[in-house]
Formats: sequence, structure tokens, C-alpha cells
Amino acid sequence: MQSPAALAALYRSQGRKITPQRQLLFQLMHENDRHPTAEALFAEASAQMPGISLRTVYQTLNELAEMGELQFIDIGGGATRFDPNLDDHHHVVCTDCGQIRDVHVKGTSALRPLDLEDFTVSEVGVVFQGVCSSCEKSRAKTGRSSHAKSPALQAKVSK
Amino acid sequence: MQSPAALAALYRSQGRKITPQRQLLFQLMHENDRHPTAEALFAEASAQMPGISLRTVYQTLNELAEMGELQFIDIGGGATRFDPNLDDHHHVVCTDCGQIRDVHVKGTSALRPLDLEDFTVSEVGVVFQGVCSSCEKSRAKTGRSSHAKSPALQAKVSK
DNA sequence: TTTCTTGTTAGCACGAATTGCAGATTAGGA
DNA sequence: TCCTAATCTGCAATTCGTGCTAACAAGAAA
Repeated sequence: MQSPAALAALYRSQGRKITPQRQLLFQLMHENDRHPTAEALFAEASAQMPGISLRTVYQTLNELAEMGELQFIDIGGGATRFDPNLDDHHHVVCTDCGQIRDVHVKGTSALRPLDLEDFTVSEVGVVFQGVCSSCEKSRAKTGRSSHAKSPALQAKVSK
Repeated sequence: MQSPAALAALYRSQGRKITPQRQLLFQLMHENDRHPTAEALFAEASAQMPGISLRTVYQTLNELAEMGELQFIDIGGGATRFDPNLDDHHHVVCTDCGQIRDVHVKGTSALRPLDLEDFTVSEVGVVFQGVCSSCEKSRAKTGRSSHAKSPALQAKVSK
């Protein structure tokens, strides 16, 4: 997404107001590559602005998404995550710890859906699942998957 | 997933019991390509077996997933959907009506994540987003997206 | 066929994530 | 400075899914 200053301008141009809450959230999301959940962002925001409401965080994230400044990512595991990266990129998910990482992918334009008539494709998303190196290590020790946050994530994330 | 009869055998071999509820659900899921939510499956099941519990539907779906007989798909839009198709396939989502369709995809093995060190990839998932022909038609009439079930789906599904 | 053990089911309470609502507050133009 | 529409907060409500438990029923054994 754009810089906090650019966003402020964009907001003004749409008749929206620039509040301290929004400014803080613009900052926290700008170039944030951690794909936070609303809850996580709320925690960060609360540290700097005690009293800010979770409701406001959701509201602002939804606005930004509507304006095309960020996208939702939903890879299972409960909460929706937010991604301010507007590049043409894809995601990598660690099935152990749930961490999501951005990746650029070569070869997406060569993907060909077979027998897909009556459908106009506008977007292609690729998700790689696997295990990150730090989880790999802890696995080696315990002999098995160790970090698994929840049964739900486990199941949802595995094929 | 396997045929109801094969599943019954598999269940028995694991010391699990074959109940009428399970048999019905095996039937309803077998070769079901509608990617139903638990709620939707519950509705179908209720029609044939009034009194069956939603809890039982969830339980059975989870069992089947644990046994590798079906997979969860989570593409945003609220509820988890279930897919009994065990082929190596991917999904197409209509951003208007939310319908999910299976597709086989050529070229997935040529996908190359760039700069992805410290990560062992085990699965690749591809999701195509776009508009199905029936939504295309209703769009033409109303001049805009028409079916949009909910703002949430709208937002989540679009990039 | 009857019995008995153990897995299952139904139903409800609970928890997490997210949105709806309404009254209090404030940004920012006049 | 004033005024109004936009915004924020806090809470209730909703949706999706799971934990728990008493009643129940497969299916092996007698």
C-alpha cells in the first residue's frame, strides 16, 4: 500500500477525515510484511495508543481493502490476515508455525486450467505449503511436528 | 474419497462403527463436487434424516479429513468447505456468486518461487478467481456485479 | 438371542472472529 | 469559533466451529 502521507491525501480527496487512529494504522501497516491479523494489529496499535478500539482497526482495514490498498488473505487457521503488499506476488505458508511469507513466483503465466469453459479468469493465486527452517530444526529435535498451534490449523493447512 | 462401501470397510478396520448417520454422510459426500459447507451438508442430511445433528456432521467431516478422505478448502467467505476429490486438482472461484469449481491445471510443476531459501515446499495450491458465465450474464443486464452475496465475500475474494 | 463394552450421537454451552448499532466525539470547512 | 458530517468506542449480536456429557446403539462375545 502507499505511504501514510499518500494515503492521507487519498483519504482527503475522498472526503474522508484524517484521524490519529487512522494515521497510526497507516504507519503500522505500511511496508508491514508480517501479514498480521486484525487482533495482532490491534495489539501493536494499543501499545502506542491505549484505548484505540478493535472495532476501529477492523473498520480501517476494511476501508483500505475497499480502496484497493491492501488485500485480505485467507489461508485457513481462523483469522483473516492483511497484506499491504500490492506487488504481483504469492504466499508461502509454514504448516507448523503458521507463518506466512511473500514470494515472487516465476511461471504463473504458463499455468493453464484444463476444460475451463464458461469462466473468465481475472486473478491467479498460488500458495506454497511446507515447513520453514526454524520449524524444521525443532522437528528434528522432538522427532515430530512440534509447533503445531492448533488442530484446526494442522488439518486446514494440510492436503 | 472412496465409495461408501469402501469407507465402511475402512472404518471397521479401524475399530470405528458404522452408524446410519455416517452412512448417509458418506453417500452425500461421495462424488459431491459442490464443495459444500458443513451447514449445507447438514441441510441435505436433515432432509433425509430429520434429527441428525450438525455436531455429527462436523465430527464426521473431521474424521474423514483426518483419514485423508477429503480436504478442507478455505478460500475466504466465512465457512470452510469440504472437497472429497482426491485428484491432484485446483480450484476456480466465482467472485460474484462464490461458487467453487474443480480444475486440473497444467504447468504447476514449472512454478518457481524466487528467493525462497530456508523453506521446504511440500504442496502447491492454485486458485483462479473470476466470473462464471451465469454471473457474467446477470452482470450484463444490471450493468454491474449483481449476485454479490455479501460485502465480506466481495472484499475477501477480490484482490 | 441376550449381554456388555465402547464408540457415537444429540444438544447445548462456549469461544473466536467479525459486524451492527447508537451515542459521544472530533476533524475540518465555513 | 461554529457546525455538521464523519468517525470512534463499547457492547450486543451473529456466524462458524468445538468441548462436554448423558443417553444411545453398534457389534463382539457368551
